[in-house]
Amino acid sequence: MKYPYESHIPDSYSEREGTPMERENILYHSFCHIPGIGTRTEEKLWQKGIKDWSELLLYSGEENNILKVSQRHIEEYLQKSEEALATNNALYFQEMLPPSEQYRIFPLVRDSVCYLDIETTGCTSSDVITCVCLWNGANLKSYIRYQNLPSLADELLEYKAIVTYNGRAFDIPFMQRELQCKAPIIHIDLRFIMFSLGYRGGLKGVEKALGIDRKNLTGVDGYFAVLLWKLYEETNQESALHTLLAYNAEDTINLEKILVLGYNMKIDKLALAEPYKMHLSVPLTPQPYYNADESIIQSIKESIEQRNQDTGLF
DNA sequence: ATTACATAGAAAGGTCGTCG
DNA sequence: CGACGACCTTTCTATGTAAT
Repeated sequence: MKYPYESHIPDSYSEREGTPMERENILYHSFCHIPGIGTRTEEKLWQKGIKDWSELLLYSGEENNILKVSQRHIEEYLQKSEEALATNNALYFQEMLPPSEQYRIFPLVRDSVCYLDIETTGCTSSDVITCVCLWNGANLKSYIRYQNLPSLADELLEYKAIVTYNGRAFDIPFMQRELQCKAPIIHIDLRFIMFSLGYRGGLKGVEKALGIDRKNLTGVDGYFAVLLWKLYEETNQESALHTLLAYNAEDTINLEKILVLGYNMKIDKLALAEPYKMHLSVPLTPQPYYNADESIIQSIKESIEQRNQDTGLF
């Protein structure tokens, strides 16, 4: 079995009758966004059977040796939380939650999220963006340098949130520098979620560990993307551009799958009672949007190998 | 090279229970 | 009551990592 959750049928929000939708949200069972409560205290509370905000408020009035903050304090922050949840204010929770727990806002923004990945000419600040891919779970769009790249800035504003891999440090600074992009402030960076689950080795390492197969694009990486763009600029071969776009699209589409798998794994690890740990459904893989050219991939692989030999490893 | 963040460990500050 | 350790959270530092 490739994906651990592929066969899992999730509880849908509508399956439970008579319960307001927000009560089904993991955030309603979260406490570590309250100042003075960290993930350890939250875990203890769950182990004690305190499983949601209303129960925490009651418990904070009782004699206890878990909470170090007053009931007044809990009440104040729970009131703010109730308001934020009722208005779908994901930003509030993003700011209050410790970074490694920010995946909990995903259900709040999933209806308007875009997965984003950029390719550039390199990693320094003098390098430029070559192409960007946006995937929203249903449609995919590529933005290409010298073509439609500038329109990205406006089109991004249609989304509540973005999802990236290491975007906080890489994609976003590039876009701000080059496109004066006002990206949505709600940003789920998968790198830290997957890191906290023990997944290392970058996006490719995560994909490999999760059994996500890249088929003919196996072995193609970010440096490869630099060379593909260079080849396209020098020769104007459409097939080189399309190979780059295929790689960029593959990365971007995989972000959604990784977020859902990561979300489910994080939820599984919580000390919260089982009925409140609701999984999300794993998205299906769409048909490929671009053709990757085998012969181009092969010849670039050979030239990389040649260069490695020339520079003499060891 | 650049950038932002995680982690770990240390130190500070708070609170609780326990003991004399 | 005060003193103490245990425990937690927060803050600070440094070191590491991942993106192309």
